[in-house]
Amino acid sequence: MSDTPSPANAPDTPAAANFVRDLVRADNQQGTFGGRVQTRFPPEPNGYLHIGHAKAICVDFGIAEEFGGVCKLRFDDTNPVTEETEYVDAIADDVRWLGFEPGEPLYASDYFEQLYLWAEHLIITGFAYVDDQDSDTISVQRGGYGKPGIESPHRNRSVDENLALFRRMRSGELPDGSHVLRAKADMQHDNMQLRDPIMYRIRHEHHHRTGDQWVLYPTYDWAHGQSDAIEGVTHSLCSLEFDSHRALYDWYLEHLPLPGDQPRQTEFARLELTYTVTSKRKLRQLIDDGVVEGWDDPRLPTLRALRRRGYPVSAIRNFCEFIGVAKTNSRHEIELLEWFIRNELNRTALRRMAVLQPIKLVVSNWPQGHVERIELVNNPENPADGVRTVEFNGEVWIEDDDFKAEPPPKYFRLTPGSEVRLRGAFFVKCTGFTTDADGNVTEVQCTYDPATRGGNAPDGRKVKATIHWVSTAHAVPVQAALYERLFAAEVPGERTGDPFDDIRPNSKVVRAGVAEAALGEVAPGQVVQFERLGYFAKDPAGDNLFHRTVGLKDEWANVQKRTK
RNA sequence: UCCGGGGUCGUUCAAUGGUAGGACAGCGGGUUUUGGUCCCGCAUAUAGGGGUUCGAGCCCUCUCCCCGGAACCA
Repeated sequence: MSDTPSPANAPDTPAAANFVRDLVRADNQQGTFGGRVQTRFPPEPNGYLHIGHAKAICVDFGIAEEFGGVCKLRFDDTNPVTEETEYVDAIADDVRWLGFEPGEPLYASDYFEQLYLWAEHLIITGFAYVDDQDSDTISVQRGGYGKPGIESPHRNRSVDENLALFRRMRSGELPDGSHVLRAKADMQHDNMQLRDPIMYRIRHEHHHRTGDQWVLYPTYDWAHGQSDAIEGVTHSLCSLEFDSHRALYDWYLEHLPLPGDQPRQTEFARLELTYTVTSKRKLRQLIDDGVVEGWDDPRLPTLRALRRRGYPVSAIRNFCEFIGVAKTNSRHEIELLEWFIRNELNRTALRRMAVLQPIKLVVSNWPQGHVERIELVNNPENPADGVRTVEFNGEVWIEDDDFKAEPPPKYFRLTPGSEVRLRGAFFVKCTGFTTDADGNVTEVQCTYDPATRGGNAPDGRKVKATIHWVSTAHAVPVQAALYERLFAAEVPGERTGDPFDDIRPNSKVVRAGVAEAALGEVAPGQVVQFERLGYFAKDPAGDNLFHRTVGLKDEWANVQKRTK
């Protein structure tokens, strides 16, 4: 472990064993990179970061931090048609939100000139050539799995001819798709990546940073390892699908006069979650189709959405540390993430009472006009959070769910004749109820026991339920956005191939409710617990809109499920 | 079809030739002024065959299954 002080948001979960950590430690012991550790987080600026990136960020930055090295944010901006500046700032902002310092971002596009020079070097040393066949032809010549490729008729152009053509490619006089630069590797290789891969393509496109300076753009494979080498990266950590690219990563590096040590690529499994999609394309489609309201819609797994929804950074980081790093393709249950969220919020969130589906409860024997001031603890898990006062005047809103005229089995709450505790106030006993023309309960009548003030009976009698309430005379309005999972299937799209077939209708429901007066003091972005309902984050834009971060564990729901 | 990477409780991560363990989920119980939290307990796993070894989840071998790979995407 590093002996630098932990940042405020550092996980408190003990560092678990994982193979990347072991590998870096072994490198340090053997002096592979002179004890140096440098990693990078290399997103393409073509979308917002999501929970899957959070894991990558935690691994990339975390490993560097742990071994006293550095991790830099580098934008892999080699494809001008998909990338936008809009995302650059947002990505750096999200990294910072996670509690890591990305520093001044780096860009692969800053290395275009060096890359170009190295490409000429490969041409001169006989390891690259210009091909002017079309992409279909090249594709066919590549062969297939178990079938060797055949060499391009242009594979053995002279160095001079290659150089001249390559310079014309750069000059802009040649049209898109007419020529490519290819590595001269091995058309018979079992690994298709080594069958003379494309290094450069011509694109007359405006680049978000280099503008119209280039028409020649490097491919990912040609840019990535070289960028790592230029920056002095030692451990290039990436996801599993690049496994078969590693041979090419190494091939390029071995054929170049590098300024320092040759970086090494190591692959690990990306984070997948049940009931969630993380592909940028699908996320974008959800937005474009209007299924959700934007990149920060709390139903999305984007970091912007999770932030708005009230997910604490520390919980996200604890989760990422806890799940570890492995090479197994896996999909974690979203319940585990939610457990980390609750675990954190249970310790930190202040308790408040809010009623989201109000029905009126009237205490018939309450002294006319009398108001009791009742003290409630802000957080039973943290006495330092102190107390607050709520007022009680014998007429309150209670949750529709907390009264049943005909109780199901094991129902502990209010029913005709039953006695419950109004949190912090009194025991009340149900004496009757009123319904409207459709049979819906509109009002519940009770009597209270004055001896139970504060919620304890001097005679020692117990109640089986405590319910929350809001004084009708002191209520403030609250809007609560309740979110269910966006998808109804653990693996969206598994059934039909299209995740959109598994979209759950009504994944967002907004309720207009009431809350105790103290809710008005909650700051934008702050998360509080609505007692017995869940954790809710006040929308950053203010007003009185709250997003449900996550519900409380609901044993009653399990009971109902079991008795069904 | 060829190459590569994987396969341990329901899920996921450990165990690095020496008692298969944790967490979440589930189930049961206790505490409780949140059917929350907390506490205690229960059940469930080394894909299969052969081999090496005193001893194998781990090493060898064969088989099976899953994932990735033939963009001028990353």
